[in-house]
Amino acid sequence: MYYSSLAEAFERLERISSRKAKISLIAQFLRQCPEDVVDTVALFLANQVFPGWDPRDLGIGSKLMRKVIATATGSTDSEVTELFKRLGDLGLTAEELLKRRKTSTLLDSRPLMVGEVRETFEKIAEVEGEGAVKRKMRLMMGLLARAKPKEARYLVRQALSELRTGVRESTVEEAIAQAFGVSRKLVERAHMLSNDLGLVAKVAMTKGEEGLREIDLRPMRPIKPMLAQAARNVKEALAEVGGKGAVEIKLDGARVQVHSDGEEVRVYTRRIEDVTHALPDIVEAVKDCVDADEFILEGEAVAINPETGKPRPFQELLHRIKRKYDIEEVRKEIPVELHLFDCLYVDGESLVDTPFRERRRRLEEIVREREGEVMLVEQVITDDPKEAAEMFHRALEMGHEGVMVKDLDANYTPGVRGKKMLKVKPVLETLDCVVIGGIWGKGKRKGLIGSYLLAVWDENKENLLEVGKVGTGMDDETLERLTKMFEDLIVEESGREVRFKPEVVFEVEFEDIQKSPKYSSGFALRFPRLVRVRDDLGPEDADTIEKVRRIYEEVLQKH
DNA sequence: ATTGGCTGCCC
DNA sequence: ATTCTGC
DNA sequence: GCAGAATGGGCAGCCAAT
Repeated sequence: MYYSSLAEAFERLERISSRKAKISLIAQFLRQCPEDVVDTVALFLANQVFPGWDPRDLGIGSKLMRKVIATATGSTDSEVTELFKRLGDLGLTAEELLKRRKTSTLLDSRPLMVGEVRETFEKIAEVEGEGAVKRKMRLMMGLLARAKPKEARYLVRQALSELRTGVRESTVEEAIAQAFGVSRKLVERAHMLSNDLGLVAKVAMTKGEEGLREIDLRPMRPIKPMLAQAARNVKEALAEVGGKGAVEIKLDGARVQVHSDGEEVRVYTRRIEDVTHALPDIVEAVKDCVDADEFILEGEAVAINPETGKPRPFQELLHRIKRKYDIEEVRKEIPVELHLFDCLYVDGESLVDTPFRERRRRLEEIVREREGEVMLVEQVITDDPKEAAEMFHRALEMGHEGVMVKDLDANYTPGVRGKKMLKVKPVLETLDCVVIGGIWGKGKRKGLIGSYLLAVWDENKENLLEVGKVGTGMDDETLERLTKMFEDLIVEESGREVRFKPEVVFEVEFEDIQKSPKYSSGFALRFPRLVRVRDDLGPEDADTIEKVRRIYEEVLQKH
């Protein structure tokens, strides 16, 4: 199949806004797709380069891509950056520069095939060692050399996983069902269990429902975790799950899935990265403490201070989670505990369709807790909002993030963010920050300032100290208004970055304050969002570093 | 041998 | 992670 | 309410530059 056909489809999808129309277009496209590339095409349409279970990635980000585009089109770095700022999209930038490319540039006129693109992406993902960056660039440039401008737009976007067609996995799932006349539920199920949309498309095409039914859960094949939805408070959360539910402490760690096939234990993260080697403490403990051969368990890996038993800041867990070297040394300083909360598979039996109540029971049955190593997440089953609220407050006092509220009758739905699992977190104080800079946005934020650099005053209110950036919490109208407002305050501009005269104050909400190696205050806000623009305040009224420090100390008490 | 930019992935 | 928006 | 697309901080690893 010609890549140009796919590019054509991408472009149509980009123009259509109706989801139904997108689905039928994709369905039609998949139906006429040759069998040998239908898997690749399905993946590509869903803005993926490799299946969900495949840990490979291209290792090309926006900076490298700019160089690739510059070299491939004979442009300068600043031309590319300038055009990117204006178009808000590196794909469009490549397309535009290719159109302008002098005809004298050497062109390879063989048309690009979808299969070749896939193979080249594989090669890009696999190069490593000295000269790897150059080789990645050369491979990507090879694709662009053969691409027509429109193809270049999508090759670049695909490589960056920024397709911007308004299509992702679940849209493609529906399209697969429609294309091959199979049930949507079966497609969803096959996808969630195989974590391979390409495989699902191919099986649906070649073997139909019968084939899809054969795809099943098995150890060592990690699946996407079920996701929680935010609730405002425990009372609302409890009501959402039908008045009665399981209330569990929400720990600030990394979500892990622990698999065993009877011989080996492996640990996977939420994005299906294999972190077995980084967490030998978990592997050893699980081998000792779980009375089953084959299993898939889920829990939170948390860094604990061995002296106080209190949870440590999330940043410390990051020292452990993807470490490849000096693991034993760091392990002593920052031990990791596993707190289990779900059980998806035990000795040949899949539990994804079993209610949570029963899954928890099975978990309790097979796990022998060992203090400081493997524990079950603390759980209270209640229909009393007061009891739930007590649990919430106790969790906060202990230095945890909040609570999860779970529907006891719910089955396990991988990759779905729904009402079967709700998270409740407290809202911290807000901070009034002076806006001192910004960054031009991309995609749907092209031509707008997409995020704003924030600062607070030092003790003497003389100097402004950076505390982070904010790029969410503003609606489209505010975004427009702010850009217009700040355009008059620009004092300096380089690339996509802008500096403003310090005049405007943002009230910003956040979950936490962390030590920062990057910002001049030495602190940074975690999960900042704009609450409102303080039109009523002048820059001199903004908060000072003392307030930041005070909040940081308060949080620190708990660790 | 060390530093620093970039990338991807934890949240 | 949080948030907003079109369907 | 779902699905998609904007956007946040910080860490380790990798590779290139010094």
